[in-house]
Amino acid sequence: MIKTRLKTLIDHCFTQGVEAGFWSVAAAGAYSLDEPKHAGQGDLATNLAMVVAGKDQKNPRTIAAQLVEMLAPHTDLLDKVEIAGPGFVNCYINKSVWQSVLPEVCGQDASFGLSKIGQDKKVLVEFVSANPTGPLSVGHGRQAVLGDAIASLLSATGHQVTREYYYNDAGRQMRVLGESTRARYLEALGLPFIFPEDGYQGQYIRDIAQSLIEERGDSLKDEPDVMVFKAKAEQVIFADINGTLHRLGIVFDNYYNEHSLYENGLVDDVVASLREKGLAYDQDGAVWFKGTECGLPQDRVIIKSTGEPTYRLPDMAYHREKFKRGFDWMVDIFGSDHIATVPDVLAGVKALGYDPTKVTVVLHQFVTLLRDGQQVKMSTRKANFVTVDELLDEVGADVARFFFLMRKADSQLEFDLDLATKTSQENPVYYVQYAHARLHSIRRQAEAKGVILGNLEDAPLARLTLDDETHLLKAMAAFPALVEGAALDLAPHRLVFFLQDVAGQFHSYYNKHRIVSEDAELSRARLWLAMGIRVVLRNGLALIGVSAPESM
RNA sequence: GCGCCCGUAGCUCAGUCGGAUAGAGCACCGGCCUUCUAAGCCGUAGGUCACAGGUUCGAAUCCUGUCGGGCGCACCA
Repeated sequence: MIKTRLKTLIDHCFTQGVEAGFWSVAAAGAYSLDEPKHAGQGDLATNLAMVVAGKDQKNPRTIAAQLVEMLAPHTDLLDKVEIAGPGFVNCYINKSVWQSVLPEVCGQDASFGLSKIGQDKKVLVEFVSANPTGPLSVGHGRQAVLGDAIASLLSATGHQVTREYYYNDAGRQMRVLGESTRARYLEALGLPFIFPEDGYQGQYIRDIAQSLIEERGDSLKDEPDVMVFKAKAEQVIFADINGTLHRLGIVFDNYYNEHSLYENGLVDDVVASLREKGLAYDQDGAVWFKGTECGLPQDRVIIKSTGEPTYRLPDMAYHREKFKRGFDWMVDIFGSDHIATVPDVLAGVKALGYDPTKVTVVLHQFVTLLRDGQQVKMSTRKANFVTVDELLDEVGADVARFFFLMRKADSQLEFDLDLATKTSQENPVYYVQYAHARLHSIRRQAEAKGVILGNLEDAPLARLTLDDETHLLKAMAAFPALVEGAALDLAPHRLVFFLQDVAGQFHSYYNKHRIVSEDAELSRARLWLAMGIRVVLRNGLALIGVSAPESM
């Protein structure tokens, strides 16, 4: 907020400099204003002089001097402006300006950090999208939390967000699921059975078979149609998945069934459209998509010689429906094993006449589970995987969500169960939550001692003069821009790091300085500061879906 | 062989548009509870940013190559 204020002023000075003939317009938009890494380099620094000097072949320090002269009169905002190093212009913001952040933070309260930069753009966030063949694994868990946090961030920044789960209950996988269930059913009845070669081996299939026996006895032992088994398994597993998502605090707005694309003729329609454009052809009894015409290295089969479509075709149809449903931006969250499918689908979207740049794919790397220092191998088919439910039993939703968001999507995530299950001080989740609880406690204590917050308007905020206090005020001021950046870049991990940083600053401040003291005026000022930090921590935690306890 | 991701402290990882002296947590070692929550704080130590070139005022960041790890490369999804 303050940064944008200063940036506007610098932009103004830049234009002024152009008009005065100091430099050309070449550097417009190329320079930046940043927080310096080291103390003694001001609150904010711009590289304008070096960028201008580079473009115009001039001496950066001369440019910097001209800029300083233009900035210096603005004493309402700036205390001091100086030239440093190779030509940085370091700006020292007036302390009263930082103090003025607090009324905004506390005044806006729960809405502090929200913005409208999304301009009500309709965004579809597709995530999880696991077919109902088994419980959600830890990898799905990461994706679920990542997608949900991204959706929250987009909502917070003024986008109209739809959370969607895409699934297919009609394919080969589901048939195998039905056959696996039937085999377990027969097995449990002591009858001869053939377990499918690539069947699902988890205990949950046995449980489903058992409940079928309880409901229907052995009446299905000669049932020729696998559908009964499939339907039962699907129903149970979907309920299980939804239960898991619910425990994680995730609610989808919509479930999109791949099968509906076939029923409505939308898949056939895609083939027809592609043929019309000369981008589909027949060969070897299959229908091919002319990928080579669309920037792909090779053509791809979209309908097999058996008449069944490959995954590419319904994916194209699905994405076309997303466009037709009027979304301005489509965010797909996929595991990195889907890398290969992305270019195909995007090429398809383009071939169908839609703008593929409106689709952003977030690929997240795998989750490695560590237990007792050993990697846990995971596979849905073989039964030795850890489910999200098991994880939640051990660590709870707050820890799971926080841990899943601690890494950027691009990085592989090592989930150390031994660490996460310990509810001890090593756990960063508690560190942040503890700061929030502490702030509440302080307020309670203050009330008990008769220290009244009073009106924000006449709070003696000018008493907040310590460097530690200014740092905290700066962090608060940075929050809205951080949320915007994290949202637009689809990078919720930045929020997690920010929260740890703010919590750390507060813990440190708390240990060094008394908030409630004999000085009633100072106590009031510091109490307002504490309330501001509380607002930021609570709002930040809310965005990543982690609770902000009032006591621990 | 080809494509994508990763390689930063002992370990796990941040580092946004290329900025100044490289950041945190954990682990290790040493301190701090009679006062607002010790699930906390303070301090010490820890680095050839995988390697080699290139681009420029300036590179962990951009480009090329090499090495190492992961994931893909079906008429599976």
